[in-house]
Amino acid sequence: MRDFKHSLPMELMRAREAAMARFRPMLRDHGLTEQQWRVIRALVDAGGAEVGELARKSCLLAPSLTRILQHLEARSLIKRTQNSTDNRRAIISLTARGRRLFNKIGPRLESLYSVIEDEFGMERLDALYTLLAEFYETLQASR
Amino acid sequence: MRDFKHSLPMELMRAREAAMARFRPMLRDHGLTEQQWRVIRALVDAGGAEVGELARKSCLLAPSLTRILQHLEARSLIKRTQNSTDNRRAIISLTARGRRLFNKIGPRLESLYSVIEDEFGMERLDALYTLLAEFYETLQASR
DNA sequence: TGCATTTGTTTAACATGATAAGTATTATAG
DNA sequence: CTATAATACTTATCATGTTAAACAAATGCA
Repeated sequence: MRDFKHSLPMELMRAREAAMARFRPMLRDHGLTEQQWRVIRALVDAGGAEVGELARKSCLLAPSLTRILQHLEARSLIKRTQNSTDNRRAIISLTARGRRLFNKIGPRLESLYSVIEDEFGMERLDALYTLLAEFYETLQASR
Repeated sequence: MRDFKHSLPMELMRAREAAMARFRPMLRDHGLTEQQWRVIRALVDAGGAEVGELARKSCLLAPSLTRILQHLEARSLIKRTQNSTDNRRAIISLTARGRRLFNKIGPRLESLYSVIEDEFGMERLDALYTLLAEFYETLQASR
């Protein structure tokens, strides 16, 4: 059998964890989990989205997102708008407070990201991005 | 700001999830989570290990591993041996039943893995492994 | 129109992730 | 020796991951 150390899911996880270990402390200082941050960032990117759309953009399962939205709503970082013709779909968007939090944290995370770029090098980082995207597409295509 | 889609932790997670989606159903058929499987596989690899060593090998946090070991012990898939000169350290090893389960599942997962190798190609897969290992090393080195 | 089906979201239940605190055992300074 | 610190796990707590089931609104169709 293939060496245990050569398990692709494990390697992907270790790499991800190594990166997240750099970002998580700052998020925690602001009372955010990495998943909550992904939601906030997706909302900035989309400027308001339905729950399902938000789940896809932030790579979260629907039940997780439901709970996260409850937390963020309790902290007045997001709001729901029942504006659609379909009453099942609510539009989620950031509050002013949510945007302020994003504006405070976003740049700091970007600078942490720049450090990684410098350490690992843009060329290899781009190569990694490309391979990861191709890998994902390959595995999705054959479903 | 960098495009939201170009978030390395997200890409790593998506790639990992795409792979795990193929393995998880079979593990579930045998009542195992992916984390429980990692522990079993690490034990096959090491042939008995202390808890801390097992945590490193299976990429699990100590509190998670504690719970997982409780589950696996309740199912008689692992056993603890208090054989060391240090009573804090217990040696964890597979039971005969645990080995049988491994022997049943292991080959099936390997064949699923082979499918991925065929679809994505060994060359690109090796390149991905190399980049992931380098990335991990780079980020660990500067700690 | 009436009703089964589908769709979008939420609940529920159990397992793990992440951090902090607790406990027992061993090592170590004085 | 003995008090103290360090080590190896375990508990505790809250948040998320994963699956299945529940729910309500919308759709399709006889």
